[in-house]
Amino acid sequence: MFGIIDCNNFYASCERAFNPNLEGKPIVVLSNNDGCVIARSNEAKALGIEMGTPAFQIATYAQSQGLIAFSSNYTLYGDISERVVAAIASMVERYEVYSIDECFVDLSGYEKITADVYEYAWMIQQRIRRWTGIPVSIGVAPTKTLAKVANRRAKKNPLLGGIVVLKHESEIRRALDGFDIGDLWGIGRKYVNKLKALGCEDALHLSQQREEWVRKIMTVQGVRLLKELQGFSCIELELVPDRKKAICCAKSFGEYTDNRETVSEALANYAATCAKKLRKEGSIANMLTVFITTNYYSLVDAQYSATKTIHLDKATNYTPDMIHQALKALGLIWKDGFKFKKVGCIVSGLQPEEFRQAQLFTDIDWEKEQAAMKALDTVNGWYGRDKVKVAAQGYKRDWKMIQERLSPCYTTRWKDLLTVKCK
DNA sequence: TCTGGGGTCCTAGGACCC
DNA sequence: TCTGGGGTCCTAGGACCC
Repeated sequence: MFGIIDCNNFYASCERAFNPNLEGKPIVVLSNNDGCVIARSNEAKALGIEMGTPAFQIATYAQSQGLIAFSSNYTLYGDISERVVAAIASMVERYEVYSIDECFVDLSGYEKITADVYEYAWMIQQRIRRWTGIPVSIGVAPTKTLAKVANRRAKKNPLLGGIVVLKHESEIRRALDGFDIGDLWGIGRKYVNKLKALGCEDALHLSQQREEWVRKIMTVQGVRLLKELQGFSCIELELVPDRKKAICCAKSFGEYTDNRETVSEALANYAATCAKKLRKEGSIANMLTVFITTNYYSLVDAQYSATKTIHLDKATNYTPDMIHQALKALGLIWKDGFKFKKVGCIVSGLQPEEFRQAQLFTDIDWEKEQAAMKALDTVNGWYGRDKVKVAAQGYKRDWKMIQERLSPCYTTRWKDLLTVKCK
């Protein structure tokens, strides 16, 4: 049996866990630059606030509805996520961290502890709540896809206590009957349109289609989905996370800009971040892509966006090289006179650093570079991010994002630790 | 009339996920 | 005025190899 453990309204719940005053109140967490809503408490959902709603559209809700908004605090959410995983790992042997707020678990063998898999799921749920303050929903079923279906039911119906087990064929059938195909794992908007146009209305109906029919519309991934809905597990638990195949760092500017210096400085920082993430993965990149874009929502500004990929002479994760190449790529696509909204850097063609192709004449550089990067990462690890950096990364940060409602880093910064008063 | 068989690598585009 | 960021997988087509 597969279980999927999904944190309820995760970012909103993280904010709440450290600020009990927020209990029962409508809260939302905003995207970078405080742009749009990316998480909502149940109370905020009840106000009709949709995922992705632009922040300015709900600006008056603070006054009229008592809505409280937060800038996103990924340092906090990342740390809480790790704690949730630690709680899970203390209770199951095999698990797969699927996203920042979801974890698949293998629940086979629960019989040794409890008579009933529901009860075991309940124990996991309680422990996570007690250890982290985060409420979770758990769906259990014979396949990952069905576990997702079960989880959705658990979330939809508060009376179920946040846990749904789909074990017998009749239970699965009942769950799929009337289940919107758009809510299935692996079916997005395009497929919903296609399938509905062909008369496929709910998940039960889809699960009864012929394999060839599904393959024609949704290729082989659709066939896997079909099998999973029928109870044949096709998507295994991935216990060891794969090495990343690409790493991307890109952000919108707090204030749109036509200034090349500002854009270059931002890009240098994103390239440096890519290099740092590469080193953390133990990988090197063979290609680097830079893209810039204006604000495509604007009806009045002139629009321009461009992408440039550079194949590197030698695969690397050396920050100065990365920045140098990124700025070179930017130079090839830069155009004056446009108000840019976003710049970004993607490194791809990644390979493990240990399989690096040595250079015939200049290979001595590699060891020097790695030593320098090790020193850089160590110093910054001790004294804080970017304490030591490349000059091109600048210090003005004119391009920084807007985060007006940022909560403290309760668990990762000494001065942000909560003080508890005892009476 | 008839013109082999079996592969790899790369890229762009489309779909999806959280 | 104001609309996020970071990923994965699959397919088709072109270019190339022996």
